[in-house]
Amino acid sequence: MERKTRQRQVILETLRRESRPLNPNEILALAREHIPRIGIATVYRTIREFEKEGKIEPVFIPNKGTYYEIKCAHHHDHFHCRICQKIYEVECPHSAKLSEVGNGFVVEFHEITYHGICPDCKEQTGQR
Amino acid sequence: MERKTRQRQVILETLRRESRPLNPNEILALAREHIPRIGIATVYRTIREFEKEGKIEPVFIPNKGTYYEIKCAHHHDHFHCRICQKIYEVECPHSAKLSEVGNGFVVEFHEITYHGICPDCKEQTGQR
DNA sequence: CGATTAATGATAATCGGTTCTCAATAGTCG
DNA sequence: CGACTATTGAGAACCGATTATCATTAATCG
Repeated sequence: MERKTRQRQVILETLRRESRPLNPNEILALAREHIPRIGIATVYRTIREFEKEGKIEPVFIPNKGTYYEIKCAHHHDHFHCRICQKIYEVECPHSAKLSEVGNGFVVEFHEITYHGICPDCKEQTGQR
Repeated sequence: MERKTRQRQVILETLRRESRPLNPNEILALAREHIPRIGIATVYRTIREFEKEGKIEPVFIPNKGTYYEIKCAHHHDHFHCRICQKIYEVECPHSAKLSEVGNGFVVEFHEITYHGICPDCKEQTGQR
């Protein structure tokens, strides 16, 4: 039967605290701040479990791989910062309009990924 | 100096004829209809070359990998059919509106991937 | 507190995708 | 037509991501 381990607690806390999609390596690095000897296998195992339990869900970023975020009710899109490489959640202002592309295609859902510079990096690099 | 080989001709023809993004395995399979002994290494080599020459460009589909299409001037989006797994080009009706997400994020470009059923599969499966 | 056994950490194995190696093939040009 | 050499095909090698293995650790419960 399922046990409440420090590793699982820390991984879930990390995903909650960051409130942005994290990939397995990011989760590992952040979790190691609290459990230095945690291994990548535990991260993957815990991800699989949380996903099965419906606690988290995958986010597929084009050309970047799979990230995971706390399961969330409302539809939103994602933003990839080309400086720090972090993924952020952003609001989707067009969900209603994006259910049609015409020409006989049946749209069931869509994903939008924005690319650019995040607020933190904009400030730090002086770019605007 | 650069040589005009049958392999290169067939690969470019294939991408032109299909007029949808193809991944290396799809290119290989279609090219083999004309050159049965063509190998996957040649496909990858030719892709790299065509990309360098600006003839084709990559399309990154979330959770599906990298596809390639003939370089095209106007912005468009992509559609992934969950039945036949093909990727199609579709028009982007919102390009102007999608340059802003607010909150200090600087959007440089975006990608939209639609998922659903393509016209061919809709007809064949009787789904509507 | 123990005993039980689920979970972990380290590492090997696997997997798809892509690149490299090298002998054989085939464009190109004189 | 040759000679030259870029290109090819086949398979090995490589790569990052993910999973499996297994001895050790630690959560749970009587």
